[in-house]
Amino acid sequence: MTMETVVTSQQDGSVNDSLSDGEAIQIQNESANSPISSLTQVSVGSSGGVGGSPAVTVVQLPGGQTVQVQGVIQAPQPSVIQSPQIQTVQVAAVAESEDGETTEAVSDSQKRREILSRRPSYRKILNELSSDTPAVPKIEEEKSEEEVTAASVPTVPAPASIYQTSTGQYIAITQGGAIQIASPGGDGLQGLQTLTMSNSGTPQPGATIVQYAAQSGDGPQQFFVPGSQVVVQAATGDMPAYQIRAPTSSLPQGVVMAASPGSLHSPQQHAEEATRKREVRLMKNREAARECRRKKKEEAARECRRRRRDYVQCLENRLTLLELQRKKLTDELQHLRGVHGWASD
DNA sequence: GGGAAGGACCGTCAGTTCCC
DNA sequence: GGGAACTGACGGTCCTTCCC
Repeated sequence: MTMETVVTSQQDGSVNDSLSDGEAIQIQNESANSPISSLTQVSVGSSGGVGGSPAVTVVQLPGGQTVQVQGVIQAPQPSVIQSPQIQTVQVAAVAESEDGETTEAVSDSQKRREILSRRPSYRKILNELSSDTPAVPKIEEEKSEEEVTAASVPTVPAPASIYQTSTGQYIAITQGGAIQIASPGGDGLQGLQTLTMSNSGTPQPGATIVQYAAQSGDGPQQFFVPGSQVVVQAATGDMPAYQIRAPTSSLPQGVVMAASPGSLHSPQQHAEEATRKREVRLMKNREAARECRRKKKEEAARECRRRRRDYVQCLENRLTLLELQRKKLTDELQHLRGVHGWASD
């Protein structure tokens, strides 16, 4: 007398990889006195994978029970098991997206400015500034943390950002919040002006009034600060007042620095204007690239999490299916033992 | 310790897409 | 049609790890 259980499925236990929609798995028990003593048929329906994602197979078991089965072996794609480095990135991304916290974003721009100030290109501009104006500190080469801490009582705060006004002036905003303005001269930068904020320390929503001591004959000026998008305007008089504020709707992004065409007279000014426009374009493209990479990274992290979820779900489904099979076989064995009087081991 | 290798990040350019 | 935004590609820099 023979007993055979035929399970039509893939060797690795996955079902949807081997069966197409509409196919069936038969768990068939044969015995001599009852050729088909029990026939368990499970129907297979596929939800269909889209875009290479693994299809989920719904297996209907007798008694109305349904089991979702997903192939463990999926289409060629990066492994679910990641290197520790990538997992670290994932965890960070999860914390960012799931918590919805903005604290990282708040400190991000500050950090970015600090990092930017260490970059050679920015350092070069600043050092150019400082070559003719000793009041502007040179940005030193990278120091160790101990050195930075030891020298962290600066008499002049290190600039965090440098911008160029619509009239070609350089404006450096130090990390302490002070603003310094220098005009480019024929042989370098001239006329450094240090601004102090009248309401520094107690930032108010809206505007920050900035005054600088040096006399200036220039008319109203504007300059554009990326990220926070700050506008500074000079008032007339002996003590011009600069205002730092958020851009208004009447001052759309991208035109803040635009000088009126009528103010351009010489080819040199045209060249300066072209340079300025190029700087603005590069700056915007820089920001766009940064944003693009951030989105791409976020998307990759999301996809990674999704794959991990799918993989765990797939394993759970397989476990359910195998447990059901085991239970059925155990019941079958008990039944046969009872019928034939076999002793259990 | 120091050089090589590899990865992460960035800025820039150029091409494409989107929108007015 | 033209400007703005987006994105892939490329090269550079910095950092870490590994090997000698």
